[in-house]
Amino acid sequence: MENVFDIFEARGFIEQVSDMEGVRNLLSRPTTCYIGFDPTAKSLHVGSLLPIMSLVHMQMAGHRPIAVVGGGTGMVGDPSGKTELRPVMTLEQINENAEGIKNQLSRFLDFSEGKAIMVNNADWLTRLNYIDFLRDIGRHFSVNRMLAAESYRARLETGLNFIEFNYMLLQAYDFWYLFKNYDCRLQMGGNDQWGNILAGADLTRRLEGEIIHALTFPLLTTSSGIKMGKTHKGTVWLDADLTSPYDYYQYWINQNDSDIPLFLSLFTLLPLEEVWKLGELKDSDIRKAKEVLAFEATRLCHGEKEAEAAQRASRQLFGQGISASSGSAPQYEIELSELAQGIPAYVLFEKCGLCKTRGEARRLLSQGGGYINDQRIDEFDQIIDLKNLIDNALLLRAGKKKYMRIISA
RNA sequence: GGAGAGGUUCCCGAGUGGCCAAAGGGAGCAGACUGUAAAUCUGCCGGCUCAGCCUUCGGAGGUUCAAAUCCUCCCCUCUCCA
Repeated sequence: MENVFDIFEARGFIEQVSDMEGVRNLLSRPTTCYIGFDPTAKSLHVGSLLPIMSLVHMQMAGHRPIAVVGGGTGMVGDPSGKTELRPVMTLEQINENAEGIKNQLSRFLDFSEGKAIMVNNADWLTRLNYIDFLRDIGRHFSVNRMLAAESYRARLETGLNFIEFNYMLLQAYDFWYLFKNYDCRLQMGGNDQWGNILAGADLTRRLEGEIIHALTFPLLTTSSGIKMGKTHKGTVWLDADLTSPYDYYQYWINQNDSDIPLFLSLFTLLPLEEVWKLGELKDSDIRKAKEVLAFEATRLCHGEKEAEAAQRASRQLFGQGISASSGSAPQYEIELSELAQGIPAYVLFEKCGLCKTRGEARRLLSQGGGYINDQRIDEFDQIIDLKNLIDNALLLRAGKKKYMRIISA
């Protein structure tokens, strides 16, 4: 079987590695690796997709991935790459989030028969005794070295308190703990985790005299320099209740041209030859590649059926046959009686969620960004009533891409 | 503990008694152009029952006809000293 390391390299997963040959060698036999996920929300989002995909590749290559939910570290808060102290979460929140994340990862990884493992670091971190920890673990850390770490640099300017400064020790302890208990010899993570991962490898070397490894992924930003996974609607979640499969599909199809080849390689499992072929497409043909990306990404996250439905809806809405009866555009139900009375357009836009406030709806419509059944709405307070219904439904559109199907009930 | 600096609308950052819903930039939204792309140009960008009204400038009080701007107390952050 091909070495996953080569797959990672070819597909663009690697930013830094502690020891190229060492890691390649390690991965030539079944091994155990881990990635930590912060329980900051009850769902993971697109920003965590790269690590998730790396675990998927690991598992396919016969390695054993460990997903660590940071229930313990979440109580401390990682300062890496952040400019400000993160709000402290309650234990309940963290546990609830950890549960959600667990479920989500199960969609990507097979946790049966120990083929992948999920653990919560709260299980061991919360049991630590302060004095013991200082004596056994703390002694191995050089503050001088920690201060030099890139991950603390930004915070040194704005301020860093002790609990955050400790984060590195805890994550290092995790790595050592997983090495001890699961023979885990590789930790992966975003490049902002580099320092934390190395700290764990270092600790393990001092404690056990064993060399274990670090591998980091590039921190993705879109070509326009914005963090992955954020849009006008906020975060793009992996949870279908938070971000519908349709919106998820649209998120991918709207990516910049220049990001498509890389994204195909990172976020789909298509063979590289196919990725390259799609990456060759130029100009408007790139849309084909975008469709593949969107479909594959949606399929991985939400399953084949949902992906097909999302694709169908997308094609319908953006293809020729736009009609109020079309497929799975987001829907909003309205009382027949309410509609019968007539409702000003801007009120309806706000009501159905297409706009956050009436003021926003008013603005949108005044600027000519609102459509009903594909006809531009000229007056923001144009009355919408039963006569606008086509087959008992009507289709609103905000701007070019956001649709809402209103059905009367 | 002492001495300074500072907390402004999503973010950065101006403003230091009325002309301030608050400059400028970024992000975001819309329109034009396109390919459901990028870049560019134009407009918008606190809320509402929208030519008017309401709520914002760390928090609570106070001075004033009038405060983001002045005073008092409190909370928080940074820098230097201990």
